[in-house]
Amino acid sequence: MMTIKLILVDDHAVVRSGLRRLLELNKQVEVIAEADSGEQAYQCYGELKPDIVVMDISMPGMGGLESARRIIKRYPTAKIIVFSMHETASFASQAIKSGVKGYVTKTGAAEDLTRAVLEVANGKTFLSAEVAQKIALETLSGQDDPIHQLSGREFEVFRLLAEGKKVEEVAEMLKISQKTVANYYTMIKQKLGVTSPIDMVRFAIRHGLVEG
Amino acid sequence: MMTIKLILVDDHAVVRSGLRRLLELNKQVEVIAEADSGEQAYQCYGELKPDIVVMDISMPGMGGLESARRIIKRYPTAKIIVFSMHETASFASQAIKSGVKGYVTKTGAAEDLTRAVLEVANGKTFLSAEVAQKIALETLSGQDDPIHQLSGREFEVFRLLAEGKKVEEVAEMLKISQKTVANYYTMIKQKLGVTSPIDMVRFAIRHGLVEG
DNA sequence: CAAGGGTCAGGAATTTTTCCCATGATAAAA
DNA sequence: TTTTATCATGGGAAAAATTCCTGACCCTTG
Repeated sequence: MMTIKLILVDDHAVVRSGLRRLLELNKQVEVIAEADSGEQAYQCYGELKPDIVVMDISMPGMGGLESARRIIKRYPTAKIIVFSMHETASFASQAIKSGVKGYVTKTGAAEDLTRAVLEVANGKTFLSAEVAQKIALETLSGQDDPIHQLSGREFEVFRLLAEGKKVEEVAEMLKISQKTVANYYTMIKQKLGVTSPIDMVRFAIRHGLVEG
Repeated sequence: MMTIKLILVDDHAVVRSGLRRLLELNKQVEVIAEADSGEQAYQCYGELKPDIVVMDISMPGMGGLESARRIIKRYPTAKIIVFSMHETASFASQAIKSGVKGYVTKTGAAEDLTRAVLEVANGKTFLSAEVAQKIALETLSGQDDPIHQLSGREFEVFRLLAEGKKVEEVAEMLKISQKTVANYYTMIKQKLGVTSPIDMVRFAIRHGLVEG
């Protein structure tokens, strides 16, 4: 059986070490590189072509989701597992929508991550039990949360704006024009049915996208 | 000994009944009228000149703080006790700054309200233990919370905006021009050191002025 | 391949926000 | 009692943000 080669992306060195140790408990898994930013992860991917990328979703700079999206765009067969502190359905479903193959919460069981790696390496998709349950519940209860109407890009912009980033900053982070961000902004407010930036933040907080 | 005549202001009829019963357990206290809005309270005050006004701070329309401020402006000797769900130092200190004589939290002990009425009728000031403690702590720990730099009016506008009200609505509720509200808005952001409406809401939420 | 959706962005009209200023009112201080 | 300061209130004009419309360029899907 081949070993699974993966790269680890997280901005905290200590966390990376911990994860590496955790993952390498399994002899099939080999961490062939670490990256501390989305940008570096992208570059790394091109050079090493690992089987799996495990990456933290919340990182300074462009952030995990955006970074994942870029890698996938360039290398459509990339298998990315997102490792996140967010246990909300919104986040997970957005991640999956971006083409990510696994979503593991930090609060979940330690073995989840390893299991995710194994499953995803096998061509499957893995979701932490916590979020799977939430998504299932939302679906069953017919909660047609307007947040699901947002496209991937819209969601990204939404998240950053709700975090307190200014239009200008978002534009810079995403390397698109302020004009585009402003246009997304309008779209988002429309889709979400909010009229003021203030309502938008409240919306984001209620949905657990940002902390109060 | 004279009886203490007071009027009760709360938008919920049931709550008013409960409070009335509670207050009238004390034979010195007589509830001579009830009002269900700030506007009505103002009118009522002029007609009856009660010794004390007990009023809920969160009411639709102009709200308790604004209403209290108006009564005090017109009748500077008015003794108003604010009855509030907010246990934050910000709220209490703003209320006191408005000239209110007592601040009682809804979560406090039932006797607090009666005690407040007695104390205030006697020319003293009453603060619920909960908020008194918080204010004391903040003061001691030298937390110079920028919220204290806001003037009474600014605070009121801030609260409404953070609640999701639009500039236009705030203007209408406070019966001042949109222009003035806009100017306050700018001032508030400056004093609070926030640059976007988004940061403003987050600020408000962190300080317990509005719920997440 | 055509159609539809997502991403990106420019232009122009509109609205908001900002900044500066001025008026009373009131309260504190000299 | 003047003076000074602070607050509440808004006008005007410039600057910035938002909206609405439009078009381009991918993709993917039927």
